[in-house]
Amino acid sequence: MASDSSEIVKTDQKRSLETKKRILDATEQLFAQHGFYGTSMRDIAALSGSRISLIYYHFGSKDKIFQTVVDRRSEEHKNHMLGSLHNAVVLHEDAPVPLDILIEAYLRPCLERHQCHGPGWRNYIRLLAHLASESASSDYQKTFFTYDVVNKAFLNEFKRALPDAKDSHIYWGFYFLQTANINFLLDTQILDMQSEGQCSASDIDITIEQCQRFFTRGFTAP
Amino acid sequence: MASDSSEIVKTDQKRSLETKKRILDATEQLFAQHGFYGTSMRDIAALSGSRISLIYYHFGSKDKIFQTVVDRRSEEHKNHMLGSLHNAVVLHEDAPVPLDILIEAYLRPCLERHQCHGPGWRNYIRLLAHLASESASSDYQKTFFTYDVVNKAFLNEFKRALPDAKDSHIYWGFYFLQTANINFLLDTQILDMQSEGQCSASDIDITIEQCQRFFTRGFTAP
DNA sequence: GTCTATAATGAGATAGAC
DNA sequence: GTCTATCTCATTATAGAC
Repeated sequence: MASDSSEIVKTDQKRSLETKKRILDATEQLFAQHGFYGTSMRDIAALSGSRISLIYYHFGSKDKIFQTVVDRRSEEHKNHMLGSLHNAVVLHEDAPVPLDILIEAYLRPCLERHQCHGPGWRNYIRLLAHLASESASSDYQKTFFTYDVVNKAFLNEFKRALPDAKDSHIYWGFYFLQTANINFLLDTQILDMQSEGQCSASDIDITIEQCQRFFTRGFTAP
Repeated sequence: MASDSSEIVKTDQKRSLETKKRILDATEQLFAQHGFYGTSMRDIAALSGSRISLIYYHFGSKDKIFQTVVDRRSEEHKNHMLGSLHNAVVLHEDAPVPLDILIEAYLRPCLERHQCHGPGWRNYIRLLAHLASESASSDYQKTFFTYDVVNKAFLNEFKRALPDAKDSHIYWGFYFLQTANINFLLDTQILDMQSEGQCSASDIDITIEQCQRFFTRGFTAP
């Protein structure tokens, strides 16, 4: 009897987890495509193949499911980026990391998660980029603060790589790098359209190469 | 009689125009702050001090009022940017315009409209920047194509300024400049926060100076 | 041109059966 | 944990009086 009951619980828990995952995946996709206000609980229910009441049972409210979607992958992505930086640092035995390596260490984890880890990650990264583009007055932006530690770590390495540069120049340079990165992750197609197909930010290696070429020069400007 | 009637018409037309302007201003502000889906006709009616039915009378639907808001200022802003470029060109007597002048000619009209021409223009520019950040799949992005001619004209001047550079490098460089500009106009505060107040994109002259320093170097990268 | 009133639908959220 | 049914309120949009 005890084992029966516990097995039923296990099955239910498993089913529950699968349901929650389906709901979160659908929410993630819809928020990435249409934003918070452009997505209704009915849309989520339809895409996830469940009922509205079930979503409320599992998550409580629209705000909470949004938070859950954002929080679900943040630790992994954060650690991925910190790991990327760490690898570059240990590879250079604690000497300052060259600028082009630093730029790649910053961009590659984002671009790869965006393009190579399936639709779930792609939607999550696009959602993050969307949040980063909101003005500071938005309530959502506090969500973005999770990645503060990542940016601080990279800023620190940029300072080590450029010991003679003014701090302000490093802040501006890193800011320019981030604005480009955010735009990559939003899939805006600005570059593709203006170059009439000659250039595209959809090839990761080319994108990183162009950033290295352009931004190492910018960072070393007097 | 005839003059009476025509004066009444005039008065009504004037009142109508004022009402329309009040409604458009309110819509512009709300769309810039909360986006299309985050803004309701009720919000617009409340902020403009009119009735919902009046908005429908003047504009027909939410989609149409959005279009009207976007179209209202586009010609003027477009001509302002083209004029800025034209001034730089004639000032150099049709010789290639130096890179830093070109960068300023691109940024200054946007930044000034954003900061110095009142809340209406500020909201409009923020709205544009928001549209530019939407992914290409969005229906709204076609609105942004109005400014294609501006970008083409600037790209052309960049090519003249850098006769030895590959076309692809020019496209990438101009793209990087645009991603920075878009982020300025969105008021994201990323730079202010990461630099802990040491740097800010809210000072136009400093912003242009930093862009000139950084991007002229980037553009001339081999 | 502007108002009141209301239709028609969609939204977020909950109750209670199974 | 999942379902049906429903509540309450906000939403877009229209009809008709003045």
